[in-house]
Amino acid sequence: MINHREIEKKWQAAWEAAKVYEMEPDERKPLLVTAAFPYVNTPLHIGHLRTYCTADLYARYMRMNGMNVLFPFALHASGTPVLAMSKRIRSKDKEIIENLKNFNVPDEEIARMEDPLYIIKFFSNRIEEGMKAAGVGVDWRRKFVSTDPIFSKMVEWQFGKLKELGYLEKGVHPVGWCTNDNGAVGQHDTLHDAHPTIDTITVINFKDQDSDATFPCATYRPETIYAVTNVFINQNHRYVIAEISGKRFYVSKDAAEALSLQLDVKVISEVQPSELLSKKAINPVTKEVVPVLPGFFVKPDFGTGVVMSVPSHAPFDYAALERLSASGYPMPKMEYRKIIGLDKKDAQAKSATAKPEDQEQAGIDVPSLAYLKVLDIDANADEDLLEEATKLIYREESRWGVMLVGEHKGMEESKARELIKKELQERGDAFSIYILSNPEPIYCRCGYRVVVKVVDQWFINYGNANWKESVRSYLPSILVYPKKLRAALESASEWIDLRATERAQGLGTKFPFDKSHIIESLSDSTIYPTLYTYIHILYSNGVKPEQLLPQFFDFVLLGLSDAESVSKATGIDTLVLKKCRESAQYWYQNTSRHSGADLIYNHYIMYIYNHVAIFPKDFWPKKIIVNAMVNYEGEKMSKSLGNTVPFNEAIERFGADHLRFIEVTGSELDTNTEFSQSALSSIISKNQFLLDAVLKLESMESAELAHIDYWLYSRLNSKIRAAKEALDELLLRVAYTEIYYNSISELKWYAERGGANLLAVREFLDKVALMLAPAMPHFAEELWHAMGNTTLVVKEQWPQFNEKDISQDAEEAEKIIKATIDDISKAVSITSNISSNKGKKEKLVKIIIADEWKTPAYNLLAEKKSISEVINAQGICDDKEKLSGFASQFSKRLMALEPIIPVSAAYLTNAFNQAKDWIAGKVDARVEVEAESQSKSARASRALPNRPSIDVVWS
RNA sequence: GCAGGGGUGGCAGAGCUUGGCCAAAUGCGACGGGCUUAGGACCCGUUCCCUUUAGAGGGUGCGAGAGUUCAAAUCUCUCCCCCUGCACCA
Repeated sequence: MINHREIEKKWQAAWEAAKVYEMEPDERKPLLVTAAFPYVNTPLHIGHLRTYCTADLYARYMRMNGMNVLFPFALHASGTPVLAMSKRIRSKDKEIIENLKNFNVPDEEIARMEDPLYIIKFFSNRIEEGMKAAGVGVDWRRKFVSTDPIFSKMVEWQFGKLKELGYLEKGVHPVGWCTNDNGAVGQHDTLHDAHPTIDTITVINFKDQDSDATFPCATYRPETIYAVTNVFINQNHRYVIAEISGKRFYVSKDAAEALSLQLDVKVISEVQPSELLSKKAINPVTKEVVPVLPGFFVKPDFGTGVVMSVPSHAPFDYAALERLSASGYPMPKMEYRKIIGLDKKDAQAKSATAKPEDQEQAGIDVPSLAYLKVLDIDANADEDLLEEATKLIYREESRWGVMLVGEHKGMEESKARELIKKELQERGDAFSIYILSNPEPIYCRCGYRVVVKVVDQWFINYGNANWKESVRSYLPSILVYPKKLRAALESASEWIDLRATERAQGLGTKFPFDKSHIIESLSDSTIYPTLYTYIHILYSNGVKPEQLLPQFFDFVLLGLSDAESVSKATGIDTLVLKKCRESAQYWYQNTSRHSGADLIYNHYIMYIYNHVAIFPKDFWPKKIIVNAMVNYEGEKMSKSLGNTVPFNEAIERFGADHLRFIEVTGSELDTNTEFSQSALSSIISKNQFLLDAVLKLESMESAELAHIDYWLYSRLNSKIRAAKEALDELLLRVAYTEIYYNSISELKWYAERGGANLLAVREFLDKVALMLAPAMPHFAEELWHAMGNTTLVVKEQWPQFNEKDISQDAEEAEKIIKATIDDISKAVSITSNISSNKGKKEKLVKIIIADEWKTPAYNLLAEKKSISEVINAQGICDDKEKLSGFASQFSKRLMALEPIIPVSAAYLTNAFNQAKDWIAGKVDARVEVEAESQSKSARASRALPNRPSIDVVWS
């Protein structure tokens, strides 16, 4: 049995001694491979390992291809989690302490974690140990943490640049807000982790006919303004007159309170609902004067507490009016005007639940009534059902609706909605407010209802047109893997707009323009890969953080000014400055960035934007590589499921190479990998097979090459070519299926076929070991040395394939031989049932190889799909009778014929002759190989190209 | 709702760009056989249904429906469903 830990430690020590991962600029082409740094509040689990080992595989592969590849590593600690964790430890939170104990954190360490800095120290060390145990080839001299002072200096410089460029803006932003805590509320701060979703909603001003006050009607569908019959308020709640930005409005008391967090609201006085009900309001578009009526469903804490009534298209409005009318409320005359129709001609409309033609047939001209009927309810239905009808009509009219009236007659409703909203707002007849659109109210953990507050904020304006355009035009130059991710990246980079960039709490870099706040923890982690290129030079020369003035970064990263003057300003030695600059320029010209799929929509977009904003073009991102997750025994791993496997522990149990290999090459980048015990034992036994194969070399000798040896050489060289093609496209699974799984089955097949040529097997194993090195570095090293090599395999070059060793004849012939075995056994079983053969035991199998001319004849048939054309073709076969006999057998499946790979009949015959004894053993018969033209067998003419005819002769 | 990605055999997962070697690679599982003291190791075969005494034929089939085509898992349209993101969360 292989002792994987022993092997791993042995080679890790050898690599460290040889400093194989400590890279400095040289004459080779550079590549800087970086992976998104991990957060330091927990140990890493085997899910993280996939990203880091994918990056490691890529780094090792490119290194073997002659590049100077640097793979550094750092850690992320900014933001609130570490702070929150130390707080929980201070308050002796049982859950967190239990968690830490599960990660084998000793009690005394847990106690020290009351200090957040200790958490960072502890886990960053754990993570480094884990990465080393996994054999990830990192240049550890360059390690840093995002809370280090040097890091902060860089981020301050970055934000100075963004400000200079005009990309930093002060503005307002709606957030979920708790009036009790007086703070912003995210998903983690709410009861049951409900996510507060903030929507904007349009408020249309209906002026009071008799005063200067206004009824602000909140609506999702401003385009229905053409069908408004009245205004609704809820007479059972309190209303006030409030001054909003200097104008007077009637709003519910609750709404006035909520809106005061968004707008400048001053409550003037309370007003009785009955008074409001006596008023008339003016539709700002149609100028119609409409009454104010009591609406049972109007929620005083939603929007403004005032809504406009559109009975023809809103089931609630319809129901309220019908009920009022039925209750004997004095109703003015009103018309339920249908202003939106479903396009009948459009095939889409057929899918609507309330079909236009059905409505017509039933003589219903009120869509909301039609939708009530669809649900088999009427105006007196439960609110739940009315809600359902509302959703249905909203959805279907938004999708297929067309405006029937107004300026935008004939336009799709969804387009008209935006247009009308914009027009109303421009005329001052409407404004927008923010609301929480969750169906249920959201509560803060403290118990208070969450509301929307508009807060003052610094933003990075990713919506800046010039900036966006630069990104848009550069994006196609970035290589993205997996390729289908490009679409997501493009749409996300179009969509990103204002991004709030400072927070009141957390660890990290102080926001330079408001030192009481810190920089938001994704915004501080966009250009940090540059730091890897020179930070070890700062460390080794004792440069102090306070020496890192903006001039330093201007010089090192942008090439501004000169070393002498920067040295004067900062006190840093000119040689050190020059070295930093050279290092940055060398490494950053070619980068590859790796991460899990979760970072596409945030980190990658900000990463690209910030590089484009700050650096000259040669520093812009070159390559982005994203991997999916890891499942453990069929289940998604997540903290909430509690089934994460810490990787220090996993390496101990499963072996670093085994884990790496399964995670990284077990599936392509875009699919989740399955880590399971069965996959593990399969790898273990296959590795054992390879090591055993090396041992067996001792009993082999070199000999003249036979067909099966040519076959092995050919397979090896095609394999090298195929693997390189796949790896260059990051098709890791394709590549390693070829390198590993296929190689093993080929070696087995080779042995099965009696192959035992020392030269051939040696070369095969040597090159397989080389190609395994990026994926299973420790095992590859072991294999490499077992073969008698004395160099380190991880420093070797990727093998070259030999075009002339790739033999179509050999590979095809072997496939044919394999398939022929099947044909023979079928033929034997069928012929043994023929009555004249009953009782006979001895058999002679004749393998009849088709004449050479049949191959071009067949391929011409496949190409032309015409029998006559082939028969009349010159130079294929002079015996037209034979040719037509051959061609006409394909008449039925002519269309399905595809060209075959030609194998010379001579080679095939020779290969079969060499395989004859082996075949005889397999099928328990005497075997003869003969050419079709020489054969006297009645079945001879049935030989097909690449498919010999089989004649079983019983005696 | 918006944006992006998907839906393939018992399962996982290729194929879809460039329609036809596709009843659909590969792996796992299951079944039968071999090798073995034994086996979770290895080797061979079978694994949608029907017919077939020579390498075959027919049917059904790739979320649902419609269309284009001599021909559709693959192209077009519609619908349904799933995953991810939607920003104070790293």
